[in-house]
Amino acid sequence: MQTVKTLNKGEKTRAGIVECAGRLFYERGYASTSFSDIVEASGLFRGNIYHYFKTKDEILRAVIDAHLGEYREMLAKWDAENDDAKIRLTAFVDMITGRKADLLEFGCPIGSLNTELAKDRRDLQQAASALFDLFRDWLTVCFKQLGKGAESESLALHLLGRAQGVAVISHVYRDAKLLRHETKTLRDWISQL
Amino acid sequence: MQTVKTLNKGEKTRAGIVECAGRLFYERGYASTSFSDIVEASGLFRGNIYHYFKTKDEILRAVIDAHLGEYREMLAKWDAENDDAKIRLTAFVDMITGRKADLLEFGCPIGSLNTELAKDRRDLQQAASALFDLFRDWLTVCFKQLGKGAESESLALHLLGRAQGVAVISHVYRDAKLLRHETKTLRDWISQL
DNA sequence: TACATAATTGGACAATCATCCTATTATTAT
DNA sequence: ATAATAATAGGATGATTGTCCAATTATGTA
Repeated sequence: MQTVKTLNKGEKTRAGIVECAGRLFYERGYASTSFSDIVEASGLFRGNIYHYFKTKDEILRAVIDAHLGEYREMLAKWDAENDDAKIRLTAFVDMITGRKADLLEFGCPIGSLNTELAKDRRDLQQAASALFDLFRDWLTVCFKQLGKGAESESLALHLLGRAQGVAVISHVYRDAKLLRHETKTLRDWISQL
Repeated sequence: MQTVKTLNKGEKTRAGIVECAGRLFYERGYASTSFSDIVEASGLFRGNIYHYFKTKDEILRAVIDAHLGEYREMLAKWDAENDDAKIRLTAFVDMITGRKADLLEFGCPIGSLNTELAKDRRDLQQAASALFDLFRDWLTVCFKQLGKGAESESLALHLLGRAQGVAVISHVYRDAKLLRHETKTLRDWISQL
């Protein structure tokens, strides 16, 4: 049963809106991205977009869902590729260096979104925090596999926080060397667990 | 020569605007705070505010300057109170737990501002990054005093990043226990330097 | 006290915002 | 092929945005 790529016209348009809006939200922030920005960037008409989404908030929710799907797929791939938990944790850190350019210019796509929404859109932030949950739970499993038992979730949140710190500080200073140095520190921390 | 508290009427109004706007920018974010919000919260008239500041951006710059002054004062006090660099580093971490309530609800006042501005207001972010510079330089002196030599700035940025990570993750989950646990980890890291 | 400057008042401004509406045209299932 | 539904087109809406301005009142100095 091959349902993939059986997108009819409407579904393709919808996916295009989500992708387009997702990029804008990441690069400019949610509040600073206007509906007109999405209209312009997508090449569609206002009415057409409103046929798929009743509000701008609804677009963001679709964007979050799409990212959830992508990240789930990525984590599943990492799980399939490596049994060793330490190597899987290293893959997590390698993701940071792998997305270096975007991280330096726009910050962490998950962290910056949550930080923005937590200020005055707590309803939306709740949806966005699912992205953090996804990584937290996956990291927890890794630490459990390393025999960390009850403190596994705590370690997962610690690593998540460390990654956020690296992202924020590298982003603020737009400093690639700093990002490389800090990720090396993270890899060292993992290797001596 | 006691110039403190020799604020005439206009200077008091100006300071009131800065304080009011600063609180709003922190609690709601810069983009999400409208000029009307500042008008309403300050109890002044639009025109009066524009008598002191030509643009909303200019208000933010004044807010940043005010914060720079406050933090400089705080760091000078820490320097005066303790010769031991380790104790001074601990004071830095204690600041996090001391501002727990605000950190959990609104995030780090420096980090969240920089993160927001870095997206699409790089001109303003450059001004806001001076707040990071202030702490980075002060921390660097602490590490130098601990004999860390050339890697002192690197360690300062590391600690700054760790603090940001703690702030982001605690803010996202609004988890006081997590904040306490992570700051303890930071204190342990300092004590075994 | 008188005069110059500073501060306040309160409304007006065009631009942009998210959202909604009615036609018209494509697509899909029968 | 046809009827029902989905998708597209494009303008209109009122609310909110940041900024500006002229008139009035208060303040500080000579």
